[in-house]
Amino acid sequence: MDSKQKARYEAQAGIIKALAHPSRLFIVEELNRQKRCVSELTEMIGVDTSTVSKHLGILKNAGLVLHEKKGTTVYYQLRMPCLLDFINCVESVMEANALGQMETMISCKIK
Amino acid sequence: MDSKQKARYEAQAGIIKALAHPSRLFIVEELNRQKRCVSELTEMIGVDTSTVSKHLGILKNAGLVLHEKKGTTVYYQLRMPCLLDFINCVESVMEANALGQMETMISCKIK
DNA sequence: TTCTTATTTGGCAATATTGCCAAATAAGAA
DNA sequence: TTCTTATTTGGCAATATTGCCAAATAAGAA
Repeated sequence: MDSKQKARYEAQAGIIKALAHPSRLFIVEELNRQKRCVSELTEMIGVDTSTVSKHLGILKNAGLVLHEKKGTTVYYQLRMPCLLDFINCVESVMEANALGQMETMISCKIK
Repeated sequence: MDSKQKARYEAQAGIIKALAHPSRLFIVEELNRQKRCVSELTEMIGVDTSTVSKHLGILKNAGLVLHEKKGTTVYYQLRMPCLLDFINCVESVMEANALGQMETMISCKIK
């Protein structure tokens, strides 16, 4: 793997890492529904405001969300709606995993 | 967020975390092209065999790859091809980021 | 059986991520 | 100006991830 390729995979991994957290996935899904400010998201998630702010910072830094300020309130929105197709794919992995486990269980019972 | 929802986001994040590493992204793309054994991937990536084996273990554990043994060699393959659509989405985020930076630069020059 | 080759596992140090608290900043209201 | 409300930043301890080396395991060959 040459260094250009390596840099590309590192950049991709950076973006994916930004998604790889339960609260941030929740934020992405919620922001797909509508714009939300930090305190709204904080209440929904149920962790410290500073923690939510940092999660939003990570998403912003990865280029996944946009923000706009209205008074003291900051509204965030999803930048790339294609992210949801991706989450659907993750869901199908989860389904396939569950099915696989089911099959294993059943074939054990039969034997 | 109730505990069921929370569990779902944690499961999703678990799968995404499995993808969130440069070497593992390379592996996923390469396995989409063809089945590969550990030593082939090791040579392509250029890290210790044990490291590659652990990366494959992480992907296997997340249900992203399947494996079959032939003699002493273990061949891995991609389980969910939809993962590539997802990587395409990540690429479009990267493009959008690059475009955004370009715009910022240009608008600075104009002013 | 022993030898070889492929892979996995255990253990560890180096590094990265997380989530809290406290403090700083920002902007409108009084 | 001070007060309040919303958000971000700094710092830190707890936890998770990474990648190496060494050792273990697995299976065919001699």
